Amino acid sequence: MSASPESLQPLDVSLSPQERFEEYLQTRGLRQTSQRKFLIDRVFSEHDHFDADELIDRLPRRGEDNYVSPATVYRTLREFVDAGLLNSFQLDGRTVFELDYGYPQHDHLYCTRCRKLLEFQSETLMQIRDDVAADLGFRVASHRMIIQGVCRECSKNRRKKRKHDLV
Amino acid sequence: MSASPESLQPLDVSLSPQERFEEYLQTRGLRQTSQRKFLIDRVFSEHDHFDADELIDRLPRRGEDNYVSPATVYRTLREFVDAGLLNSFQLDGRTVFELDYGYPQHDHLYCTRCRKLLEFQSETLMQIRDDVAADLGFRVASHRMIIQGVCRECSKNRRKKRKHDLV
DNA sequence: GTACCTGCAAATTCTTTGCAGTGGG
DNA sequence: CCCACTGCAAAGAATTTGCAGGTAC
Repeated sequence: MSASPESLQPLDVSLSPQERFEEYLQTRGLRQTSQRKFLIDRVFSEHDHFDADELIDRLPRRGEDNYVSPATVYRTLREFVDAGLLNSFQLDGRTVFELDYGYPQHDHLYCTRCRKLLEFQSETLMQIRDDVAADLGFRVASHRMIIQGVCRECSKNRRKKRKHDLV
Repeated sequence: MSASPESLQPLDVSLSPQERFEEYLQTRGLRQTSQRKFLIDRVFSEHDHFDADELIDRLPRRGEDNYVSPATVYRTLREFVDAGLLNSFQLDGRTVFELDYGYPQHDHLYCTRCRKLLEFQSETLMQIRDDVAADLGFRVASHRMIIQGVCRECSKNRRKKRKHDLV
């Protein structure tokens, strides 16, 4: 019913994210630019959750090769979401992105101590979702569930001194 | 398992929200001010979801009786959440508040067409939540589930002209 | 060549904060 | 009377937008 984060494996997909995005651009008369190519490579080479700021921080600085301006990063992240490559959701007031294309549907546990996001999958959850929606005559497009609390590691280290005292 | 919004009835609580808040203030050495009294009355007289902006819009304007400045509204809403009177969550990038004290735990369906929030309750959902958390050694504090889609009314009116074309 | 794209800076939106004056207990 | 509270305006944080010049196609 539920799965540990390690078991969240990529799905088989016929097109790479890059190819999928090319297709998306072409069908809309948009262009393949060096910035878009660079960003899609970057984003799909790391499999973690991130927000716009974190991504920008890890990108080349102004003046360096492959610099992409913040405005373009924001614009491009939005396109990735439109294209179905990324998912985004709000957490703690920030917009968190995660890989969507090539990854199975899942939900999250959020540790309010270390701010880590764990993932889980549950068939039963989908079933409840659909039952509730059917009851109310609601047509489901998607859902988002986040369980908040404290992860195993943070529970263990409760009384120890922590390097990163985030909350 | 699930319930229509109409069936979400207030719980029996020994103290009124006002009394509960007084208690909260007293135990912390904080003060009962006219602004706080006015706001708690206002907020608990309407049982709907709202954000800070919407609330401010419905409040008396500068110069009128019972005017409360935006800064104070923001400060006070935060106190209400701390006091357990209100809940808040992020939706579409805005912070939505809802009554918590005196209301049962529930989750939401969000119509992306008319932006209405419906509520539902599910024991099974709580069970899944706890099972998943137990599996991962995660200590649950709370959770938030939002099902997104299109409500019954908006589905019916799909092709008709709508007065408020919000999306 | 055309129109889409990018970088830059300025504008927006939402929310928080510093400060001086007010008022609750 | 003290110190929390409020209103005001300014500051912040996160994102979006207008515009002039660059560049896919």
